[in-house]
Amino acid sequence: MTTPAVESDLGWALGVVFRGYVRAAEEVLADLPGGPRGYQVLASATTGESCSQQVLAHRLGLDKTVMTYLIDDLERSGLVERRPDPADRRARLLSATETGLARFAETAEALRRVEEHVLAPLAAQERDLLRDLLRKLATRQDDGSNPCAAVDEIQC
Amino acid sequence: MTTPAVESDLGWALGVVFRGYVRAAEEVLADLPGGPRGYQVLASATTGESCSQQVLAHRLGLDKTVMTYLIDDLERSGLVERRPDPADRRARLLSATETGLARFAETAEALRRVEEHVLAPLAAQERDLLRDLLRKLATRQDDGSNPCAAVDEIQC
DNA sequence: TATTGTTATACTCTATAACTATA
DNA sequence: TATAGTTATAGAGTATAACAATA
Repeated sequence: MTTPAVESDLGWALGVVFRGYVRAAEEVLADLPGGPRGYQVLASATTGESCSQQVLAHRLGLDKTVMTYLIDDLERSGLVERRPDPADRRARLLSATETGLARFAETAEALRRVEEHVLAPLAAQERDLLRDLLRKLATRQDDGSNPCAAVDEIQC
Repeated sequence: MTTPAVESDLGWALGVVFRGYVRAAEEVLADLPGGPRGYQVLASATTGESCSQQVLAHRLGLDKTVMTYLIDDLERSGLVERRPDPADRRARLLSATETGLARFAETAEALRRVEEHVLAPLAAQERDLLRDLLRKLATRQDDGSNPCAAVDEIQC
């Protein structure tokens, strides 16, 4: 079989891997409100410093309205809570509850196994390499699509 | 600034990079029917051997109904054409027209520049490495999400 | 009877804009 | 006047199911 032209495409490979990851993650995160995206919100909320919803939305590549729905669901489940920011009472600071912290710990562990499963076709060394390269790229993109640059500017 | 928990997440990094790529690609592919996905269909159609729509849909991670719409648009623009498969007259073989081949050549070149732009934060060596790792992973995923395994089985 | 591709429908998801409250 | 977040609505995108042609 001749290699189809599309297989030399970075976008194609990225899409296949991304979809494969999301599918695998959705299975593990089926009972977590918001699925993979809910998990990312929860993960962000577990960090010591609280984040405004807008900063979070930008970092996770979400619309601010979607962020509202996601947090609504997580809050209803008692995993996170919104508090008004003393410094700017328009903004809400998001933080994980005790329950949320525990839930995050379990879920993070399960997700680590999912990641290993998704990366299984690669050798151990290659897996680490791919992780590093993707993280490096994700945290250094300098165009508008870069969440982290904005995060650094806006402060979190 | 402390690193948020989510930044150590493979899914987060994949998402940021994937969205960054899609956004950049959409700019270049704005006038191509179907955008990035239309491009992948066109790219697949330029390969010598024609593909059935179903095989194609699976490889590109699309629903078969979406594939119908995508090809409709590309065919209306005169870039690809459907012909009945002599071996199975239920199936249609997709191939690029002369115009489609030319259009693909231009677009592929533009897209190569987009890829380099997206990967710009990495060193040249790292860029090649990331491409190889992603391609390797994309062509070796063995669960149901793997388009290529199926392609090999079904034949293309 | 099963499968390819098409069509029509329904549903989900997302973005747009309008609104409240703060600044 | 501008911004954070919310809400309601409209729109795009997606999947579901029914259908025709062929195996």
